Amino acid sequence: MKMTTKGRYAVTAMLDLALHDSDGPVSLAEISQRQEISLTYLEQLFSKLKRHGLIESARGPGGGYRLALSTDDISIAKIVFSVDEPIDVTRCGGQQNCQGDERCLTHDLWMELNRHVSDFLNGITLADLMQRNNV
Amino acid sequence: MKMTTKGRYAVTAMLDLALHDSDGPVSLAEISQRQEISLTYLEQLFSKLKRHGLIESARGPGGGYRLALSTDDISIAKIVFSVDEPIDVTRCGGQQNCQGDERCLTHDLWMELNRHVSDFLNGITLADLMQRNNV
DNA sequence: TATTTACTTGACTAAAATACTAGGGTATGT
DNA sequence: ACATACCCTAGTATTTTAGTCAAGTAAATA
Repeated sequence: MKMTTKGRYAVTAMLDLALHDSDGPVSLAEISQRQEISLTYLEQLFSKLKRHGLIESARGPGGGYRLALSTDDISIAKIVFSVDEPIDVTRCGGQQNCQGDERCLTHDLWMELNRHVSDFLNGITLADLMQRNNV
Repeated sequence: MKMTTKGRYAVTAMLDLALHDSDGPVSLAEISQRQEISLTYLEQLFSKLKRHGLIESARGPGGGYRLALSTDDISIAKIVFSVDEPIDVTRCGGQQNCQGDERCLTHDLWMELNRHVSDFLNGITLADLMQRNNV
């Protein structure tokens, strides 16, 4: 799991989209203005989000993006994974050059941490964030 | 919280140190060989670990590093924080330019995640890792 | 005291990743 | 037609990471 500002931007943008989804397609220009994220950067992010099936697009005037799933089904983890492809946190991809118990041991530790973070982000959905917003 | 290979190297090296601590001071040259980490890179890491009070050093022949605390008192979090200074995961350091509820909301989310990871790494000590090693 | 070992410090650098920007498209509604 | 808004590929500036180099200082031992 990788946590960068890219992932954070993506979550912010998706939350913005969710909050305005009921008004019909939301254009990136709107999101760009509201969230102060560069338009062309948003395009990159939304391209990936679409490829992962989280959103659908409509071209032409009046077009924009809409959520492809219910806000209950869009976890933060899904969003982050879509834009920040996960990479190996361990030195030895599989097992190969783990030489000495120490390395394999810390290996397990990082794997555990990874799962921990994933679980946490999997347990929070856009719907959750929206609800917190209203309280 | 930042998770890089630097932090992982530090944990591996500290675990190596812990496992050989009973034999008297451990030189970086030994750790470098056993763990295949560049000596000069280890010097950087151990300089920070010392500054944070996790280890103590002895110069001269037969010198090296020793743990300054019991393995029960050295959490993984302490090690990682020593070499990878934490940075703001949020856009607005404190509160200032949080404009719109969305931003503050994701802000809270990242703070929560941060605390989560910290708690996890705080809950695991070198002693724990050593024990797992023996099982 | 000479010598060797090993820590100490700071500046420097190559490579990778990140966070963008530029500049073309292509589909679609009016 | 024409404007809107998505789509896509490159490129690039900046930052971070990982690691090197060089010139020390302190301490033990012969």
